[in-house]
Parts: sequence; structure tokens; C-alpha cells
Amino acid sequence: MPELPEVETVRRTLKPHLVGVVIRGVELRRPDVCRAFSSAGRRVRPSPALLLAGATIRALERRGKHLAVLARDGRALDIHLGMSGSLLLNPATDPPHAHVRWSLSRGSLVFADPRRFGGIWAFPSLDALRTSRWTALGPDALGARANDLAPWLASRRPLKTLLLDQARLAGVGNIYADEALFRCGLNPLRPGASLRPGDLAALTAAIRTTLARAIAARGSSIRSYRDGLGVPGEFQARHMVYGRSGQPCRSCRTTIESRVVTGRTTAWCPTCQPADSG
DNA sequence: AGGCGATCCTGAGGGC
DNA sequence: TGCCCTCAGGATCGCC
Repeated sequence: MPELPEVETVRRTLKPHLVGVVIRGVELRRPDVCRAFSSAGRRVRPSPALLLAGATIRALERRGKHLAVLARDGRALDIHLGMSGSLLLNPATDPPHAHVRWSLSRGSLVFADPRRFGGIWAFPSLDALRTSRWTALGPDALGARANDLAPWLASRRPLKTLLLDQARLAGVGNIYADEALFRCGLNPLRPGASLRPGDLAALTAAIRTTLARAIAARGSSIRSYRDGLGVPGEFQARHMVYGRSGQPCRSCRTTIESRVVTGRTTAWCPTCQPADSG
């Protein structure tokens, strides 16, 4: 479920409640959603200590769709919400599939993930996290620059595929790829190599604007997404193409088309995003 | 290189 | 009511 705007919203909603807080204990109800590493980089068995038991939380950071929880003593967690994951502060009752629960000096934090495509990666240092889990991530999409997209001009892959590639640009998923392409009028099936330099600038701006507006609306709640306090987002009401296949374009009334591209349902307006324009 | 399908999972929703 | 099928905000792996 969560792409960059949702993860950023979780980060922002949790931050004021978590920074400076002490983690009293960690309950690993499903240890298999956790992967832990030693300072030598070796895979080790996850334990409460590796999942920040006893730590004071120093900061929450985000890169793409990854959320990092950093402790004052250096320990670091990388949390990925996958398709159905959530991080909830002080839930009244535990949500279904609550796999990890942190007891805090004030309250508690729960990681739940029904489909278990997400998970928690524990590292002894932020450096270890950055040089392993985050090393293959491209620049964060929220600050995308035209230069980041320049290599796309040499690719024959469709724009949709390029946007989903986290190694090129980190944070864009299925919703915001389609929404950003609509915003700049580019057809998702066009190869990167068909773009002109001006298109790169327009696409870069569209990515940044789409993500920023989605964050301002606190993300998109299609079915299950909630922020760190359990509140749904509101950006889904403003989707122009995602989930609107067969409905009239909100700009020109043309019927929205859809097709599977790289395994993901892709929606676009054939009039606003013509296949041959360029 | 890169494209494709299968795979990891559970749950919601539609059709019958 | 129940069963079966399809689909879902992600990412990885093996195979051509």
C-alpha cells in the first residue's frame, strides 16, 4: 500500500511522539518478519536487543519507501511497509497481524502487516544500514532533479517501468507513477528514449508536485492505509487516473484506459497522454 | 540488458 | 450463506 507520501506521513505523525522516547521492551511475535545483522554484516537471529530494546529514539528518517528508526546509541532499524504494513502508535486494541510490539516509556508502537511483504531490518549502525539496505536505492523522489532522470533517455523501457525502478528513483509506486505521468501529459508506455530534454524537466516537476500534494493530503487510503495515529489519508479523492479505468477523464471526459505494464495495472487518459506525442 | 512470469501472503469484493 | 475467482499502495528471483 504505502508509497513515499504514505511513508512520509507515517514518519511525520510518529516523530513528535517517538523522538526522545525510551524503548522499554520489544515483543517479537513473529520473528520471521525481522532480519538482523551484526557489525560484521553477518545475518544474526533477531532479538529484542537488536530491535532497539533499551534505546532512546533519536530520529526518524525516510529514503524512498523506507523508514529508519535511529537510536541515540547508533542502532538503526529499517522498516518497510510492503503492500499492507502499518506502524501504529498506541492502538486501542492490537490490529490483526501485529507482528512486533515496542513498549515505550510512554505508550507503545505496533508493526502490523497482514501480507508480510514488508518487514524490519535491524543494524548496529546507521552506516551499516546505508551501506547495505539503502545502497541500491536511487535518489529520493521527493527531491528529484532532471539530472536524476537523464539516464532514462538511453532506455527503451516504458516510462511506467522506469518510474517503478527504486534503483533509479526511490519512492514512486503504482499510484504516483500513474498520477505523475498524467500531470505532465506523458503516456506511460512511451520509452524513456523517446523523451526530449524538455520532457525530462516536466516529468521531474510532475513527480515532485504530485508527491508533495499527496503528502499535504496525508497520502492515499485505497483500502487499508492509515498513518501512525490511525488516520486515513485523503489524496485518493484527487486521483486523476489511478483506479479510474473506464471512467471519464476528470479533465477532458475521455474514457480512462488501462493495461498491465511490468505486471502492474497502469491507467492513463489517451487524450491527455497521447501515445505518439513527443 | 532487460523483460516476463512466478512467488511470497492475506483479505476484500464480485459473480453465481 | 458460501464458494470460487480476481485483484491489491511491493520487491525479488530465475529464466529466456
